Amino acid sequence: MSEIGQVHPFWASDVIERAIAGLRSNSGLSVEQAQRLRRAVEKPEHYEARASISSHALTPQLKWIVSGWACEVRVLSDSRRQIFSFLLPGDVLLSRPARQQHICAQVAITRVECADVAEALENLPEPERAPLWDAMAAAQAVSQDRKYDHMVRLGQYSAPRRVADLLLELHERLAAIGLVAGERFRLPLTQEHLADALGLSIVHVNRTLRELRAQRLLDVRFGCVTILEPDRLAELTGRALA
Amino acid sequence: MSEIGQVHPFWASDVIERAIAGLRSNSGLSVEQAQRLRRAVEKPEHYEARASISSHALTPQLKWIVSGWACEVRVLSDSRRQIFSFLLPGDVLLSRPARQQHICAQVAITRVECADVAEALENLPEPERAPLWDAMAAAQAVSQDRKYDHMVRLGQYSAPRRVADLLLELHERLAAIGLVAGERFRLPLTQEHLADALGLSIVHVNRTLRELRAQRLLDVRFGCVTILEPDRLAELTGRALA
DNA sequence: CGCGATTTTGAGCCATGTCAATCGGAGTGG
DNA sequence: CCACTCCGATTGACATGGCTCAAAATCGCG
Repeated sequence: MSEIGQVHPFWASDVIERAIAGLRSNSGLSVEQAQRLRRAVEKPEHYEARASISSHALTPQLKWIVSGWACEVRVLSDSRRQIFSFLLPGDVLLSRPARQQHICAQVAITRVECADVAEALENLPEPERAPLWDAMAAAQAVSQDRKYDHMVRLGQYSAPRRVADLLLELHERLAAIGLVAGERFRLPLTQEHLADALGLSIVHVNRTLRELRAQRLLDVRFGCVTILEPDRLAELTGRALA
Repeated sequence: MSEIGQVHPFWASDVIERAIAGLRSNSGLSVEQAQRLRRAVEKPEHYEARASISSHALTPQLKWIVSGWACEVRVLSDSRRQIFSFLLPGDVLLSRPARQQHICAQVAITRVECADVAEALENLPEPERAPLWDAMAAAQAVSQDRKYDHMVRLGQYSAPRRVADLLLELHERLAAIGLVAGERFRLPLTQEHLADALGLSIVHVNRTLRELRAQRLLDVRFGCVTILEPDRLAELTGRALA
């Protein structure tokens, strides 16, 4: 049941369904409205890994990730990076025409499919728009809330807790869209990504992962995370597990 | 020109004008609409220091700080705290009916006057509402953007840079509402507040302040901050000074 | 097979945390 | 006016978590 071969890939044919599931888990989107959305975003945009997603258009952009991973990141002048959040299928990618360009960039981590929702909304009949817009706003609000959690990680937690807590957040989010199989999920991040997100050095992320593995709490290897001891992890992170 | 007696107090009779100035500097609020707002908030609510401001009403709350300081904070189970942001006159205090109660609390640091804008908006004639709402939304957006800066502080900066950068942000915000006199401003925060915001221990905040003072960069004493060397501070923090 | 990217490991250092004590000012009651 | 208390600021001694530098091992890929 937990062979590596059993792990769901992070790209699959039913990605849109997963993204919709993600959206619905955060909002009151009805089945009919989901069906609308399904049709509205039939031709998603594609971005290659490392490509920047935010366009510099003057109008606000509203996109919706259908498959793949992206992140919000700022690159500092000394080339250090801070990753603010990871964006998964079903997440909303909102970019205001930044008053300053440098607040954060949105960058694809894997290949990403996303739908231009602003455009899709325009093509919808008026009464259909509001609920979809609400669903997007709700998804965005959840994403904002997660940033508070991330600030707590950065400001208050030790390295092992930071790493474990972030991985559990990702576990929870991926589970909601059906991308967890047998307490195991794909993690298309390098240790550098984790370091940039968690405010740790790459070397220390590596040691911390080794430590977590040695304690048989979780195992991160081969782009794959296995939750070994949900209970002890919940204790370490103070985070309730599903 | 820089006697302690010359420093503007953080409470004064023209606080509403300052708050409106802060709001106008971030949005296209017209003079007439500002006048509307002025009248709409003539009877502000009062909160004592340490009082919680967010009410647990089921409807979203939209308040607007007229005078005093507040903060967004989360208290962890081990009684550590993370302060997410400081809220100053002219800032918006938005609380959604949190799906989880624990995302963050909004707490007065000094005595705070604030206006219930949601209520005020209802009493306004329709055509007046939209611009005011937009102004509130713009203020909220600026506040969100600052949280990205704060995440960078927490994740990437050394203690001296964290402290200096935060104090410069406050300097900039206070200057915008006329609460800076001669590169000096009132700071109604204890070192514990700074520690909780910056993810440092109280002791280390104290040492860091001493270090910044020894280097004649800035001086924090008696609830009062003096910017001594704007240029070298700009160099340390990578933050442009007004 | 060779090369760049990533992971892993070791050694040593330094920034920051912890613990504990002291100090000073502001209030408060006698 | 003094003694007491409380809270915040300050300092010292010491421990340690996380960083840096450097090198090796491993992986993925052409």
